[in-house]
Amino acid sequence: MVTLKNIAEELGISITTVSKALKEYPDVSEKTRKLVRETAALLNYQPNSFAVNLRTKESKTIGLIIPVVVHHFFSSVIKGIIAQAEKKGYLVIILQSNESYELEQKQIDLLLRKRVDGILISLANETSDFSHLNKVINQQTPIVMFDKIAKVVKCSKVIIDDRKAAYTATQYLIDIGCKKIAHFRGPLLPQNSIDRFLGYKKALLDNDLEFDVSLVYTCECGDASFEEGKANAKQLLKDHDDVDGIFINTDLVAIGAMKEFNDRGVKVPEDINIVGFSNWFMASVISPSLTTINQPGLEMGKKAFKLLFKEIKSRKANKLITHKQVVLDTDLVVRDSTKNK
Amino acid sequence: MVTLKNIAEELGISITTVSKALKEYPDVSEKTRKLVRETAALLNYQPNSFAVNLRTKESKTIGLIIPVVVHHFFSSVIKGIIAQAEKKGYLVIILQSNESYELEQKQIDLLLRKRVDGILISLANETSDFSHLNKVINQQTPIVMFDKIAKVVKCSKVIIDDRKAAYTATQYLIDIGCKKIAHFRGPLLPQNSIDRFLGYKKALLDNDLEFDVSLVYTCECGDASFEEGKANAKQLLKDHDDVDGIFINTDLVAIGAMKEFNDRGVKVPEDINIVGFSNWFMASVISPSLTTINQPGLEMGKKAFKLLFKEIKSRKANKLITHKQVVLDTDLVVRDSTKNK
DNA sequence: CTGAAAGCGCTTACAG
DNA sequence: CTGAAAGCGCTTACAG
Repeated sequence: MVTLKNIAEELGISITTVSKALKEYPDVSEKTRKLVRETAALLNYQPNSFAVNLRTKESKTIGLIIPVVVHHFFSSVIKGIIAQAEKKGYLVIILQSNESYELEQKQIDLLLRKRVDGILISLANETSDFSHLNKVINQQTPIVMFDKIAKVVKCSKVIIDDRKAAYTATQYLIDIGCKKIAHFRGPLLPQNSIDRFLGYKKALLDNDLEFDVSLVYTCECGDASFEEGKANAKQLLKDHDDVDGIFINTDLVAIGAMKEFNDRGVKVPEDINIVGFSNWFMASVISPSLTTINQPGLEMGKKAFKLLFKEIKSRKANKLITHKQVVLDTDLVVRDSTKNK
Repeated sequence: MVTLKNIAEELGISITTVSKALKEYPDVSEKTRKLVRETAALLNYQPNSFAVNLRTKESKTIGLIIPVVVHHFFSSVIKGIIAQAEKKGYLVIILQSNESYELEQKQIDLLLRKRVDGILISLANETSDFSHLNKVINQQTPIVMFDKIAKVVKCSKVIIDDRKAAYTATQYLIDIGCKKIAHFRGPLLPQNSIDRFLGYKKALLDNDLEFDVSLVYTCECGDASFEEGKANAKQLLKDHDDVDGIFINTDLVAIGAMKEFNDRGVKVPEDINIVGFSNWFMASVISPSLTTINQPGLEMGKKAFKLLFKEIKSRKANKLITHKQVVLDTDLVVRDSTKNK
């Protein structure tokens, strides 16, 4: 591998001058600069990033911890993050927490030991203790949370207004004439499951509809799956066969539920109206296509990186870091799984 | 940040001894070793990875270049790679080529400049020149290709037998009674599009069915999309309304085609039998569910990392690197988009 | 405009 | 068993 030393020896000048010439320092003569550049190109010189990292104490690399990779929404976020990072000359190390708190902790430690310039994270469903995140903050590594966040942790966040979106979805079911609306919520812990549930509840109450806890189905298994949708739908038919609308926490679960209804001769939307959440690509291609809340994954990824980038810059300049919370817009996409009565 | 120097000063011993004690060198007294370890723990010492990288000339980081992230098969591969890498203490930098040759080249350079320990890559559809890959090989950085490979490049590869899988799919259509079978192939360049096409053709010929070029629809747009499936299906109905079976290069395209047929009152499987390729999750939940070839993404990712890991080890030990080509098994998953006549 | 020197924080061959 | 020293390949404050 070619080093500065090689170029210096080749030209009979000092390493210092070579370094300065390549970095466009003003105090190098045009002649020397040109000579150095030509020689560097000739020898195909590439700066040793390990040495640069050690000197500059930065690696132009960030870490990303995400609960699941094979997932329409999250993979869209990943795409947004790496696209934006590349623009700014940053690389992204990706880690999957598998919705496990233990793994998430280990991965945070791993990234800190790697001395990444910053961390982006969406929390595992299991995570209810945040000391690992506070550790990151205490040692001044910039961190931005997105989608699945912890409200009490003091850092920048990019989210959607889950409560409002859920309210919109539920209100829509009411507007088209549903009288008894169930809710399949996600696992207990994550903030967005809670918020979506609260939005659902509030819409009912604001419309003088009874809120009945037995109409709320919680995900026992910890992850929102197709199977869970089927199981919940089956149980719902047993418990309440007069339900005429369901607001479901995630498209995948909604698709499972629709499958179960279809298998049992329950018609969507004629017998039951269904609204999902996230607008997975799949939602537009199944039959009936799924009415859902569009959640802007790509945009969320881009925004999260932008915030992180600003904090990295601020920290480098020893400026005060101010935390921001960005709320992205969602919208209701009406398709064929719902129908005005 | 705590350094070896801090620990040494704290204990009044040399940096050398501290380093050796922490690295379990045998020539350090048990007493010193213990003392050093305790102090390191107390001060929460973390080795500076930048310095370690510079000294050891390795970063325990690999690069991954993938055409698309938001994609069921590729995201499964990513999951397999990062899971396996984590087990061996490696981190993964992920880059998306967007099916662009130009980007792919830049990203290879980026990774080489970063001095990653190895590279995993699945080629962009556009890529037909391989000098960037040979550059990697020439400078002795281990590289393993998976799924979308270049046969002529000398390195390890993990693939499926696309030709055989396509043959199986086509033979199955013939077996259930199809007389006129079309093929929606992918873009022109990638090896697996070519191989799937060849498998289709061979199955026809082996069964004494006529091979008709006009029954093969090529993807003009460069990426295999839902829209492409719709467009091809539309064109097919115009050109050949007597086709009774289609073997389609990718599930997503197949789903687009099914949508178009459904919209136009053409029944699947009654009027046309359809076999897809890849076994996206979506294939199992749409109606009718899609008969397809299962392509083991997770396993492919794991295997690709394992091969790369071996080469990294070999290279470090200055051993000869032998390239391997691993062919993973595929199987036909029969669902409701096909039916025995 | 040029360069000697210090230093980033490690690892390791070598001397004692 | 311990430690001084060299060196990985850069960057940059400082002297001339």
